[in-house]
Amino acid sequence: MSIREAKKQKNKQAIFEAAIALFSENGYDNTSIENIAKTAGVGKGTVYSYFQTKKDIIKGFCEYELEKIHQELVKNSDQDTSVLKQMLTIYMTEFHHVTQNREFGRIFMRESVFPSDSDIEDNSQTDDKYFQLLFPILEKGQARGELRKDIDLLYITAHFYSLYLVIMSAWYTGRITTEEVEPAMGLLFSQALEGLQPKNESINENVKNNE
Amino acid sequence: MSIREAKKQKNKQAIFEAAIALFSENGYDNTSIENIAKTAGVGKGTVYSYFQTKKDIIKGFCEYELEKIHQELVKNSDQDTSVLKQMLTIYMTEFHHVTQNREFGRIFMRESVFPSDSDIEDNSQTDDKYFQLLFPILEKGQARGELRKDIDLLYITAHFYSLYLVIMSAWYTGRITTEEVEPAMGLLFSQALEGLQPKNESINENVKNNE
DNA sequence: TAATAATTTCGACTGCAGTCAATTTTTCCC
DNA sequence: GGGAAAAATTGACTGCAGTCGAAATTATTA
Repeated sequence: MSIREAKKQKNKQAIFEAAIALFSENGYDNTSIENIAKTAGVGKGTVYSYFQTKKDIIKGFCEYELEKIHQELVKNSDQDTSVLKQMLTIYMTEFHHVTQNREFGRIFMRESVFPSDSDIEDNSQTDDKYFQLLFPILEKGQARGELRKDIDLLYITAHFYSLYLVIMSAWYTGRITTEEVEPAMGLLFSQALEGLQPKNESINENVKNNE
Repeated sequence: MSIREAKKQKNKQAIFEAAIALFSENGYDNTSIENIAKTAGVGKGTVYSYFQTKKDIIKGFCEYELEKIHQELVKNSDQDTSVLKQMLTIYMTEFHHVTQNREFGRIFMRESVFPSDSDIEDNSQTDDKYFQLLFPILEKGQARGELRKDIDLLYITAHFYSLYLVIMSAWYTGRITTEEVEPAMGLLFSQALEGLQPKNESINENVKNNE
């Protein structure tokens, strides 16, 4: 590695660490970029050569953390449990990490769920990692007959993710407490699987359509 | 009305109109509070006596617009159509208004879905208006046998709202285009009604459990 | 090695969100 | 009406995010 690259690596790391430490210590709003720069031992402009905005520092950190979680989950997932349980595990793990730092999570979610037009960059990479985690689980679920085969996996993902979002929103808005998150998520997930309409509603057609 | 109240009313209105006009004209970021104050014919401090932050101006505007839409919808709703169609109408109407000003909608959604801890004020009022709109529809749906009676209306609401959120997110992140919104929402809504698991999965138990 | 080119670092500078103490306007009461 | 209390208005001020051109560092070439 050239001197240049080594320095860049080191600088970025130093900025990251300084930023996370200061944010955790004093909160996002009470930490200035100049603070971060000084702590990291660089100039203010240098911070901006590594991160486009203040929010991007947190975004970068959260993406990194998320990646770690996902890798853990891929390794430790019990592929033979029900889809319901596996999905609950995944999203509760994510939630648990968010609770570790409510403020980081909020900024990250705001930016990734409703990004500015300017930073609609390449989500595809993050998306891919996500699908890499979920698709195998859902495919096996389909194979086991737990999930309908006529719904695209993308859509099934959307259903679970949407309920995760609404729960997170309920938590951030104070409509539910931390303890209520898991039972509420479990209930919503199972309702999504069962459907909102009565089951006997379309038994007749259904029985005909299936062998 | 006293002179004082009249002035307050007039000032607030003037600030609102100036703000919305300038935001629409030049965008949120390119409009300063001093701009707004000057256009409205008041001092900068006065703006802050009516709105706590710059975002609050847009938030107030969106809440007002939303209220109008909801009143319209309550009046014009066809209570005898299917729940699916009515929900689609409601959320597509909301979406349509968001598309009128993408930037306002983004700020509003960011703030209302993932609010700062400081402005978790009284959501209950806005919530109430929402439920006033949705509950009658869902109750009739239950009565007609379109919706399960064993799920709390709050949860049913959560299901539809969550899918609305995920669609909005997909739109803001550029994963789907404006034209794709309606079909995608329709599909997700009907899947939520039918359930993600195969229908014949639990017919036997189900038939037993119902008379 | 020396001279030049490419890249990175830097902090002074700009512009704006939000604050606050001083001032003006309105209300209240005699 | 007049004078005091209450409420609203104001703009100078503070602090910080983000910019930018100049200076320093590293790479390249001869």
